[in-house]
Amino acid sequence: MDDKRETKMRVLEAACEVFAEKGYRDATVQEICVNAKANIAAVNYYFGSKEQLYMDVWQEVLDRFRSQYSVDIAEIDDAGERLRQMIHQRIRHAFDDGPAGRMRKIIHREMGDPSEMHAEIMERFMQPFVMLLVGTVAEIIGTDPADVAAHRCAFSIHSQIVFLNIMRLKCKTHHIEMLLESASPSEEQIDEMAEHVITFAMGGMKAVAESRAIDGEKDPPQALQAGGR
Amino acid sequence: MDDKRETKMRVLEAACEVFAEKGYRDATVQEICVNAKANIAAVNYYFGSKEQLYMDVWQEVLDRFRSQYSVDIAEIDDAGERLRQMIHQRIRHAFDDGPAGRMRKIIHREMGDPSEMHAEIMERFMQPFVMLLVGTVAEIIGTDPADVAAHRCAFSIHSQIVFLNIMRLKCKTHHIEMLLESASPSEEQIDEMAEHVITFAMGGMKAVAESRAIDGEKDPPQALQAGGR
DNA sequence: AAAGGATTGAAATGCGTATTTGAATTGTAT
DNA sequence: ATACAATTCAAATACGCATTTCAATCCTTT
Repeated sequence: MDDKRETKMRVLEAACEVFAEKGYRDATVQEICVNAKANIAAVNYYFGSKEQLYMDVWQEVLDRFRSQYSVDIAEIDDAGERLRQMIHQRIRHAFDDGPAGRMRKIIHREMGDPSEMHAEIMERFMQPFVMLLVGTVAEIIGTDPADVAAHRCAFSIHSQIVFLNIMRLKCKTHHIEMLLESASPSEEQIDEMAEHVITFAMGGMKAVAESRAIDGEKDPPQALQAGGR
Repeated sequence: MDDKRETKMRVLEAACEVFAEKGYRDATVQEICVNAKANIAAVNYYFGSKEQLYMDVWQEVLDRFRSQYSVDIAEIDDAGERLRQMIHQRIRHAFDDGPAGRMRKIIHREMGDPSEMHAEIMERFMQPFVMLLVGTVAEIIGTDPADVAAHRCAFSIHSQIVFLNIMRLKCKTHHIEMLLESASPSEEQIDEMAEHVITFAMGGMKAVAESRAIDGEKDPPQALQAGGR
């Protein structure tokens, strides 16, 4: 039925799934091969080793992600709107449990338990996002992207998104449920959550910009007057 | 030299160290026993198993923590000042790499890689902090602690602190360095970081409170007028 | 249809761990 | 000083897992 050299693909597919669900260390080649309806030797035959398979999975996942999310938010002119879209996208993404969400799962597992490829993965996936974020924030608060204030504000925003992701990954049962209204919120709740992060971020940046203006006796920037929306 | 029934304590001590540094899975009883200058069988002789040892380490660590941090911030009357102190303490803590920092390390490893005890640990350690945070935030933004806005703001603040901790734990080398000015910042930089989080948080809460006031046609609360300090 | 390479299958091997064992030693009570 | 219990020690054992092996199939080419 599932014929011939399809096998390699079936294994890769199953590996994506299992690695995303369990992480590198808890995934066993046994489980991957069962899911792929392939023999246990298939992993080493086609990929050389579990580790190499993991790398190939990353390659696959990165490629798919790139083609899927090339809707360049980076092109948006207005910095506030750009930030808004970034946050919306990332938060929607955080609650995506479908196949597209595997990317999210696997990358945040990496953060919790770095593998060999960790540096490369972060460079290729997280870095672009963070850099765009820093630049956008700098525009909004009216500083140079190299300014420490821009980095700190980016940190404050980025951390909320990453934390949300990590929380959804592990920690089935504890105090986090207190913070998230629901483990599987509705579309509306997700958008509300995104709106909250946006509002909070805009307010935070405004406060930071103002305190800088006082310290340095400069004028606060213009982009913040809108507040949230 | 290190005499008699001290052995059990030496093992427990070494285990605290190694578990904090490597996490449960990467710690080997071999390494623990070498550090404790005890025989490999000591763990099972005194504790029954590696897992039970881990539990006992937690017991130990939780007890020490309780006695050390009972300086009740919860007693502070002014909500703004209380929040300020909470953030300062937690951020200073995040950069503490001395023996007291082991607590931080081990608990954030738990978050990244939950063990059996995870639920209990979170309940005993994180929950009180989160609840205090939610209550304090609610006071500041003028809502009921059960209100979703309070939870969301608490989330926005909590996530920054946790993210900082996790980043300091793993991820030696990547985009995070971009966000944190230095891996081992000076006292001043740490306090600046705390000030930033406070400023950002106050601004964020203010914006959230205002947007609620608009939505619900209520008055924004009073506690926020000070802005940051 | 026969040969030869590619693939599959089940069972063996190897490795890094935690755990157990039983003999040697040390400490303690009489 | 002797017996008995608690502790230490080095060496087995047990286990979960990745990896290897090699014989059995399945394809492709001629």
